[in-house]
Amino acid sequence: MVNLSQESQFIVQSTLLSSVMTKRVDGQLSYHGISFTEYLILKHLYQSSLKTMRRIELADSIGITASGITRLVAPMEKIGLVEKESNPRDARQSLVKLSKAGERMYKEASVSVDECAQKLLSGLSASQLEKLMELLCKIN
Amino acid sequence: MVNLSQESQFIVQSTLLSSVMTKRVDGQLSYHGISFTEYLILKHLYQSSLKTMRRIELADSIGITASGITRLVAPMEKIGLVEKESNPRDARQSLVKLSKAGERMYKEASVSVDECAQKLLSGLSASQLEKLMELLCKIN
DNA sequence: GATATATACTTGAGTTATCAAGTATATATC
DNA sequence: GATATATACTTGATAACTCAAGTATATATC
Repeated sequence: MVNLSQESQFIVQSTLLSSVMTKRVDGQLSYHGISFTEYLILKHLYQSSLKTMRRIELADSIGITASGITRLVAPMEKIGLVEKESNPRDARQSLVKLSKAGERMYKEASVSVDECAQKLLSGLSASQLEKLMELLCKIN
Repeated sequence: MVNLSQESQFIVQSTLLSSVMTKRVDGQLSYHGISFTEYLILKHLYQSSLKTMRRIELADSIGITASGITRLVAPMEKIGLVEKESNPRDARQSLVKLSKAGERMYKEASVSVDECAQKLLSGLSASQLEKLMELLCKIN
């Protein structure tokens, strides 16, 4: 017999849960023409001070590699959701800036994400959700 | 200003968390020569009544498609972690059975997963973890 | 008992990431 | 101020999925 620790069970469970949730949200976002990952990019840009971030920062904030960002952001530039900017102080950097269209898209998409999230988490009360978030934040 | 609901924030946060966790576990499991997804296959087979499951069942339990299972299980068969069986009652089915080697692998890998999970969740007390699992199970 | 429909896969093509290696620029050291 | 090293990417090859379509078998209906 193998007895998995509570910790292992949490990892297995939360992995499955997050896979289910992102698939559902992804499905909703497809009506807007973006993926969940692209939504996350828009979100982090929107929340950043100048609506502008470095590619590495962006990569870390959504948990992918710099390489992933390059390939993800290219089509977003092409359809005008973000714009490329350079940093005069550091020629290595290639900044990503949220465009007006990108901001509009973020706001519209957020409505769908919210709606979808409400449904997915309808099994929890407001206080339970708050407790859950609190515990989640304690993990590293 | 966009004010995301607590629900949306949970989805974003838990997605990032689970991506971090699975990457860490995946890294540990690579020493055993398997991926986290392969580990999940072994786990579900081990926990099933006859250490045998249908491919569709397996797919659902780990949150991937039937197609994904086909491609995932093939190399596991090749290295002898699982065996192919047929169901005399239904010729469409192709059952997946955990082999002795697969069971051994599962037990060894579980030690690593547990170790890794402990570290990842060291920020939580036992009772906090219990509460967290309880809330997680309420979702869906 | 033929026909329609549903189920259980498999396969080809495409997507989205990864890693390793390469390029360009910045910084630190002697 | 040349040299080594670190940082910020980009690119080619690869991995791990997905979806849509195909095949084979089972079940339900008339």
